[in-house]
Amino acid sequence: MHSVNTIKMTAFLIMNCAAIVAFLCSFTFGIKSEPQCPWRNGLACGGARPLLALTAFWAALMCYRFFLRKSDLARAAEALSAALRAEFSDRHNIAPSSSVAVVTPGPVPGSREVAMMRWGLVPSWARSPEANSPSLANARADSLETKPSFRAPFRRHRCILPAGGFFEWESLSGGRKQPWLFRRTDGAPLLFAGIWDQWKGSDGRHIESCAIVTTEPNSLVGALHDRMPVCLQPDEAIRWIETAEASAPGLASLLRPAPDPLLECFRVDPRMNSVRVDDPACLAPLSPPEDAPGDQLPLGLE
DNA sequence: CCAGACGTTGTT
DNA sequence: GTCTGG
DNA sequence: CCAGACGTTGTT
DNA sequence: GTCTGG
Repeated sequence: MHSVNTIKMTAFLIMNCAAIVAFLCSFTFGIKSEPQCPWRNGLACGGARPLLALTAFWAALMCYRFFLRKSDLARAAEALSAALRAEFSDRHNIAPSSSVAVVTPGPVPGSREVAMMRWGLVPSWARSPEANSPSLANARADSLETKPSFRAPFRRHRCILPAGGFFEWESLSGGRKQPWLFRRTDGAPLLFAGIWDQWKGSDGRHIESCAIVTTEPNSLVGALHDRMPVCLQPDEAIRWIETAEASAPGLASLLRPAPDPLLECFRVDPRMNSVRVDDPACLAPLSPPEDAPGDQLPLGLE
């Protein structure tokens, strides 16, 4: 028997049919599932959205992969006056669920230190760390104040995730994925705004985890994706993690897209698409001159 | 009042 | 943890 | 994010 | 297709 798959597929088809019917109804009879969407036209908002939401042929895009070498971390720690209290190894291909270096306030006021945490926020009240699927690797800047998973960490547990740079993917024909590397043009490490939380299991397990705050993309990143990580300057980063809770709302001004000149990008070898590949070649510009740094993105910058 | 559910990301 | 439902 | 796996039975 | 693991 294929009962489970059959049921799932049937449910999928029924839901899609329902969405299509809803779409056609909204088109034909003016029925809308939402009364008002002043900033968009009613068709896209009322009818097309359920259809889109239930149609399984979309591509998802986000900041879900970055790299951090020892040299990047050392420079970041220096820029933030953060103490390095452990050994770190070069990482060229970091994915969610991995352990990552995070800068937080140290025990002495005004001091800062580097800790290791799981990338993928586990709310303190989660039943289990595994209940988090898909993992909360990113936190939208505009959700920090309101979403229960983010609110407490935003108020009390802000942090910085240093990175040498990050990756975004371009979908090519035939389902191929072309990775692009984004990094600072001046060679300095990026400082992602982050939040963290602490989870304690009844069995004594104790997990500190973190998420990267995202915002709208700047022009460069926007050519590939509709979100980008919040990238702070060192003084902003210190303000991000040191600001008192009561002033947290005043931090909103930091959560902006990076200035366009801050970043550059280039294609890298699709070999690094696999998270099992973690070597320096992940960061090398894809062969010949036409793909040298500064090459034009293929998608047009409007 | 308590019990119990709850979170997010993405959406060419 | 916070929020909702009963 | 992408890659890669993905089935079942039994369970005081 | 959907879900998990990294």
